[in-house]
Amino acid sequence: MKTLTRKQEIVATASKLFKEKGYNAVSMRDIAQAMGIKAASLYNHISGKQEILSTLILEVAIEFTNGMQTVLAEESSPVQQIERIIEMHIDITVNYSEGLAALNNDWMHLENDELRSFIRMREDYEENFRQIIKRGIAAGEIQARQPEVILFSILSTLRTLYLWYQKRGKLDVNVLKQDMVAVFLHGIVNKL
Amino acid sequence: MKTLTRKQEIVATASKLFKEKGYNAVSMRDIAQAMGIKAASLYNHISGKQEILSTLILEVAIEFTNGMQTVLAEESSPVQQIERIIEMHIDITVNYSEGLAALNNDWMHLENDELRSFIRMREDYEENFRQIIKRGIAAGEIQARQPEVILFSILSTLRTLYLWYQKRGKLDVNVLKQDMVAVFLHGIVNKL
DNA sequence: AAAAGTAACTAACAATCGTTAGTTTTGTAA
DNA sequence: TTACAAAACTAACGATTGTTAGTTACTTTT
Repeated sequence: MKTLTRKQEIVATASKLFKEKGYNAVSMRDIAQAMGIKAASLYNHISGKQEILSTLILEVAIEFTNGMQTVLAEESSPVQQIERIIEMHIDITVNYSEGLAALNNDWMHLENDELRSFIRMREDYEENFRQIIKRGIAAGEIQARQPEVILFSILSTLRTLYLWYQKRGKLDVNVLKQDMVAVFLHGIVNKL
Repeated sequence: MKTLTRKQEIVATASKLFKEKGYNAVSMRDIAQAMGIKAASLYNHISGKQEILSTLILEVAIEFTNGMQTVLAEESSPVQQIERIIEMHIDITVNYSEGLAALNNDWMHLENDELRSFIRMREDYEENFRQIIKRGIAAGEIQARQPEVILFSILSTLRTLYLWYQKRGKLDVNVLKQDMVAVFLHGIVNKL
């Protein structure tokens, strides 16, 4: 276990508070108190509240972007790629569950370049996913429904997984991956 | 079109702002300005910012609770009930898209009785849904996976539908219902 | 015409916000 | 032991927050 820098400790502490109450409802004094220091002391390690948020969000966003590139580079079939994306999402969720809350709920409080950069990464990610689905439909591997509905169903489930994973935390990660892939690929109805 | 009371206008205006920036990032002065009046004037119609939030959220929460009761009362098969729940969710999303943002993202800023009451309604709703799934599995209608995974997959998709519905708003509601039911019941993979 | 009610206004409040300046303590290296 | 840097502290700033008090203008009811 690598020892964290003080900045990393601040970001980690803040992310837990952001997850519970949201970026705007957490004050610098709240963050400082959770670390047992005063608010002004935080500024020895970070430039401001904004930096905490952007560090947190962009770290996770880059993780997703890299994950998608890895999956695309494998050049397997569309259905296999979707399987891999689901598994990747679950892995990232387990490792970055606090950051995911900020990424989902507080990204709009980013500013300027960081906001633009985040939106860009998100759009690219969705577009890559959409293309995989469209290739699957064109190849006859995937049912010919609205690609947008398929994309949205899978993605919104994966994006809010962080809310459930710890609440029902007893679920084994591999069972989760297995069942979630099965639900989306084959549905829930028992075939005769 | 029924004419709105002034309080309803305030809640409607606020809900649009809450959707974009979140409860805590919207000030009473923001809400007032959006209505072309001063912040203090809002207090002629509402008791405070909290009342705006709780009015907004509880209205939609009751809608869901009633919808679930209607579906349960029909006593159709578990799979048919799940179909109906998906359709109900889509209908509510179309009619209350701003309120849904607050319900999903800002419910934790409710206080006291209203917070407790909301959590209770949400737990009951999830438990009812979970029981339907379990009955479906017991009856052999639904595949024997972790009920929690099935519940979560469907519910998180439905809960974040409000984010997508207007962005890709060109989608017909009936096509949406049809494709979304198909995705969850039968999956996305083409069977041979 | 008088009275009551509705809904806006101005002005200000105490509290809290993110942040800065300047100072003191703490730990490490020479 | 001295010197230096890291990281904490106190105190305060200007801005903004939700809210209250008191007042004014317009409309409806008596």
